[in-house]
Amino acid sequence: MSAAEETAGGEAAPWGEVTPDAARRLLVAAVEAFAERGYHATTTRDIAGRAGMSPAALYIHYKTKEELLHRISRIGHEKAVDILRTAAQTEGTATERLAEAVSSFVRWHAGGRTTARVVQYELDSLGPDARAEILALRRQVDAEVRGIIEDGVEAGEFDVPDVPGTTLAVLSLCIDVARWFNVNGSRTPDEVGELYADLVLRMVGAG
Amino acid sequence: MSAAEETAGGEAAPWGEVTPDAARRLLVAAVEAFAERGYHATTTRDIAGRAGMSPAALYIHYKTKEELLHRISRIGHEKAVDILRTAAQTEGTATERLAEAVSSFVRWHAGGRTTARVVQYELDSLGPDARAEILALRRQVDAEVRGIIEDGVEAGEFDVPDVPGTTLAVLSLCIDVARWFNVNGSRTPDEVGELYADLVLRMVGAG
DNA sequence: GCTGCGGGTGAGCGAGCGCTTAGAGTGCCC
DNA sequence: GGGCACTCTAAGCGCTCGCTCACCCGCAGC
Repeated sequence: MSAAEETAGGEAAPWGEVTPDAARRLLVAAVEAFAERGYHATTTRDIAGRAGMSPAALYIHYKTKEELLHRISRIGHEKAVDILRTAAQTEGTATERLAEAVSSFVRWHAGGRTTARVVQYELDSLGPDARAEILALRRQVDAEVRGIIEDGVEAGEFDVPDVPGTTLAVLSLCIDVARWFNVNGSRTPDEVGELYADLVLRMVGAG
Repeated sequence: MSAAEETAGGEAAPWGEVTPDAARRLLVAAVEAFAERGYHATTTRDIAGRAGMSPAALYIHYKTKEELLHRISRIGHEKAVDILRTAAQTEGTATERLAEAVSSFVRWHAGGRTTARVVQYELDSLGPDARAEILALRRQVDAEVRGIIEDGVEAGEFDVPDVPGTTLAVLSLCIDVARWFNVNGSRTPDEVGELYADLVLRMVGAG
């Protein structure tokens, strides 16, 4: 819903909407710390230290440590929905749209692995209310991918016996990239995106 | 209770090798607690309580909380290697062996989701030495699957442009089952195993 | 120059953590 | 029956956690 401030490289700074500056620095520090050590193993002192502030400064901008995780998770999931929705709504065949959805979603998980890790693996650390809100966003993610696959089946482009199961598998494959992707490894996010788009097209039996 | 280990259902009690009885009860309690809340969010008091013992009893059988995780992780990884090695060494075409490897590996992740979660997602909570040991087992897991895929390519059964990348994707798909399974209660481990075996055969271009 | 105010700090609170210690209960060999 | 080894507990140590509080600083309005 916000104006596009997107750069070409793109995914390094999706936190532009967070103000004021100190609140953003704390949030970025929290993302790094949560991704490295996990939510429960991260201390508020560590977060504040990474942001160059005292532990008490955190509580001027956020009520609790959990609110930080909630904010990160919501912004991240909104970005994920945005990526898939954009791909789903472009012009082209279902095959082209699915390839674009998978490759851009994978690029996001690989390139922004720090953020993606927190978004995908720290859901259980949220309280019930926050978790329910995030789960609603996840259902939107699922619906976008399922929509493309259904389009492909209707158009006769895909051969998919089990649409919900295949949707689950496609998303699972993309999400797990955040777990194993290594910045120092031999593959770039672009290469993984391309490989995965090809594998997914095979999974749906696209010609 | 005696040493009657493996039941027909099989995956509920792979902890028969852990003795004495109290040590096994503590370990099973730790698996449940780690899977539910994560390693860092689990307290030694919680583990001991689930096993019906006092907090101090834990330290008679294990030196530290981390040793519990280490033991769980090693036994779980050994089981994973065992499952894949068994599938890889059966008689049959590469297609049959890959299908068997994927379906049994997925069945283990889905049915023993509690254990699999700890094994797959708490690796970073281990210290450097323990992590190094576990990573060696993971390389064996990778090698088993890659071996089957290479066999299939050589035999002309598979069409795989990128063997290491496809191996990674196949394992990633199976492992991520531990994250999402039972959130959607409508599938049995057997059904997911069958679905995934089919999807993987499509990924490798099997006939 | 004084005041009000939003963003910041140093010190520290109560709680809960991983882990230890002193000692009790139980079975076994002599 | 006495000594010993093993298992387990009640109590609690030292520490670090998330979070709070009393106070400070730079700056805009008057």
